[in-house]
Amino acid sequence: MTQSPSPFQTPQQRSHARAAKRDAVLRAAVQMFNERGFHQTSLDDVAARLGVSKPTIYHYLGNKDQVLFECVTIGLSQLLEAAQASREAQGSGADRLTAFLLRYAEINMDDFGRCVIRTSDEALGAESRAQFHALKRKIDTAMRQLIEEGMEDGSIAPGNAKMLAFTLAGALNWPARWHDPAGDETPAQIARHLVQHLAHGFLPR
Amino acid sequence: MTQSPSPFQTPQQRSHARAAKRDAVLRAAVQMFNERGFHQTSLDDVAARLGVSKPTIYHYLGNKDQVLFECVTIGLSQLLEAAQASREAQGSGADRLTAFLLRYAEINMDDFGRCVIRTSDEALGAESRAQFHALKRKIDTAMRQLIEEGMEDGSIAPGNAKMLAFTLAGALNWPARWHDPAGDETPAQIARHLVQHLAHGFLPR
DNA sequence: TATATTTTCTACTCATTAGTAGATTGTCTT
DNA sequence: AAGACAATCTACTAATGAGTAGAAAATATA
Repeated sequence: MTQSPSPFQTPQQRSHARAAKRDAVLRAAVQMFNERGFHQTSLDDVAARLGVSKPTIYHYLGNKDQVLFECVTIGLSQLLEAAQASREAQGSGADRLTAFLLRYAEINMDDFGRCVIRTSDEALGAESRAQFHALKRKIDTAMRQLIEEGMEDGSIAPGNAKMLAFTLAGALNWPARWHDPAGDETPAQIARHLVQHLAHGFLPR
Repeated sequence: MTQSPSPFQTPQQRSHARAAKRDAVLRAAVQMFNERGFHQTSLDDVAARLGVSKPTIYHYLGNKDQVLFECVTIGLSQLLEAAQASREAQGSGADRLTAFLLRYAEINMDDFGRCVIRTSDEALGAESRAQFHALKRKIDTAMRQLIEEGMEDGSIAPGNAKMLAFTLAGALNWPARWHDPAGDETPAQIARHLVQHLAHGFLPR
């Protein structure tokens, strides 16, 4: 697989290495934000974890706001991708919604997804916040469309799609706050439980 | 009702006035924390909104951590009271759980309840955080007990009480993030919608 | 080989804000 | 009336942490 290990890099290798370093910064940052909170994490802290100095971070990213914004954007892209996939999938509305919800819940227990949920708008600067909102709205819209399609084909109980979307999103966002990645339940198991309860309700059938 | 309007206050009146001022500080603080976020709100800001200076706040409360801690404690007490009331109420487990959930959701759309949800542990100092956790655990325990009682009397579908509690709490906490007090839907209406969906699930019956 | 570019560092600046010192004024208590 | 106490102010201190200037080393290009 590996070529002759020349110390001289091709332009592709160099730009790849650069991207990898940028990613490493974001990965380290998002983990620390999730652990200790955005405001409790200085860029000096992040740099220290990577064994570099703060200006190195500024070499790859413009400022702290941008670091956070990139992190949430990665998380939101994952969610959007999942929404897209479910919109295009086969099956009844309920089936497609369920598949989406499972994936949605799992992403919210992952590094970048957790950051999306734990980040409140006020932490971001004005422009970042606007884009953050726009992306979140897209995901909400996609979820509502899945719900409405399910209501139309009769696989989802008729009702208020907007309120149902908030109910589902809230329940599936919450693990970002309480789930311990080191715990014994896997994200997939938790996701199944939550979706199960949301699908069937707590009243006996 | 009002006595002769003497400018001289009784000791009761004085300590009452003091408590009222302390409450006013907390009320102003919690609203600003909810609007702009804890870290984006300085005690100078809070003082300015009240038309006083920062040392006045320190005259009533020890430090910023304590201000936040008092705010979340008020919210958590309201939740705890609601839990207590439902534990002692009449009716099936499902009825009592439903009543609790409605109240729980409404509190989370109120000033202090919103603050409870929006406050992440990392914002609090070590001791405050421990007490914060302890109180939240109490509420979680109460919710699980209601669920288990309902499962025992058959009014709630059998299943994993812990996961159900997380599902319910998540869905009902979330409005603290999106609900606009100036919007047209009242908290009571929203609460009813959410609980409706949680009780029945999204699959048709 | 000379020059430009990239990566990284050390050592700053500067703004914000939590928290305090100490004075001031008014109000009780004795 | 004298001394204590409460409430509030102005004017500080001190720490934190975002962001930058400018040098140094390595690497690439001409």
